[in-house]
Amino acid sequence: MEKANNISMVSIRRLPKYYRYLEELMDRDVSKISSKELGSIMGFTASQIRQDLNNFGGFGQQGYGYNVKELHDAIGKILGLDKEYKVIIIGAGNLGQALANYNNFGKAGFKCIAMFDKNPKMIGLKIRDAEVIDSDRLCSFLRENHVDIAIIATNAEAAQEVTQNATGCGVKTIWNFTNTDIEVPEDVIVENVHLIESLFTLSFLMNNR
Amino acid sequence: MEKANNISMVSIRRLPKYYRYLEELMDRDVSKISSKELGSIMGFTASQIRQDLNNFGGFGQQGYGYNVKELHDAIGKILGLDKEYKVIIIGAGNLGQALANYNNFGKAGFKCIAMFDKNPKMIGLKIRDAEVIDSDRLCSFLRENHVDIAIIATNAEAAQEVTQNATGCGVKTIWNFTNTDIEVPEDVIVENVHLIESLFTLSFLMNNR
DNA sequence: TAGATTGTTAATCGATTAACAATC
DNA sequence: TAGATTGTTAATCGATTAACAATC
Repeated sequence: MEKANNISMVSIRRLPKYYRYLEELMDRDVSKISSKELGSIMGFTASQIRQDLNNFGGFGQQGYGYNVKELHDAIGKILGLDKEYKVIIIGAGNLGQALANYNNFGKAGFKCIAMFDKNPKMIGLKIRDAEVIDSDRLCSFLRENHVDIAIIATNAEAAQEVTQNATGCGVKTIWNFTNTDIEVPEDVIVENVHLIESLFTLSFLMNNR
Repeated sequence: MEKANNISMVSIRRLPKYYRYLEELMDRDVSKISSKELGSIMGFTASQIRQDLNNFGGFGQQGYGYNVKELHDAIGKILGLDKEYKVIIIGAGNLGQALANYNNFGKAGFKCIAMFDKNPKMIGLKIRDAEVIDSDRLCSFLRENHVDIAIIATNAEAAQEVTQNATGCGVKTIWNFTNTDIEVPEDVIVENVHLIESLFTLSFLMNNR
């Protein structure tokens, strides 16, 4: 994936959606599909699908279309879903616990190995394979365990501080669920899930129907 | 907001972010700000900010900039945040419960008044003001109570069925947290939060750093 | 008034769609 | 081979940035 650098983010963000629809086609035992058919299912133009896929390689065959399983697996590999990842969750409140419990992430290879919270009442609580550990021990944990992704699920006020702790002790990838933007060193990747922005967008749309 | 129809979605989706940053400025007692300053804080160009805001009205004053509180309140109104909304959550699993517990939504005026689940063990459970009700009673509940938004937090398999139940009984606005796209009548608005797509995008980015 | 900054038009850039030669 | 559909180039569309007259 050396050439991945000049691929647009809009195109990258569509990849998981392709992956999801291809999975569904596999479940329905569909073995081949054309860009036209896939487009009509997903609501894209055939042209866009071919452009998107050709950012990552030539997966199709002229006159035939795309082999569903082959394309699915190729996209999975491009997304890095052929590997396993160790994940920690910082903030063991309702949302943190829900994420730890959410089976789909584990099935996709993202394993939560620990949670962190500063609330003494929480410490020791176990959710699936992950135990809640005192936030003070975050750094020592990171030194002793390989961690691929840190999920920030604290309140907005604590977000920047825990982010600094985590990145300072080696975390390079963050999935941010707090209602704020966090500042990170430039070699750290952040993906934001700003639920409140999604809700407010919905609110706008329902008021301007 | 009669003219809201031809405003681009990318611009609409930035509104909640403006609102968030303006709130922060208010908290820091900043009373005025120029598009240039706001841009440097938010990582936008001044030009884009002025273009975005002028989609919705002329909120600024030449030679001065924007009054923070005025602009904040105006955007809040545009987003519909000056009203209260009654919300139900369908699916009272971990995620549904976490959303019901999530204080920020309530503070912004989105009140969860009931949850629905088909698991008998869940029924009667109370989270804040919302009780878990048998899914079979969804339609009768909707007939007897005004509901603005239904959050779908079931598993992907149940998503389409509960969506049909909800829209069939009058729901016009859906916030979809399931790992699938749902089909709705064309007068129904859906906002998707596809967590797995966000995670897979992050996975791609960390593998193509 | 002079300086600052908006609102808005024009220019540029990027993303999507259309077209078509290549080829299975 | 003929038909179908890709990969890719060209054309269009939309979003962002730049520029500047209007004006507080």
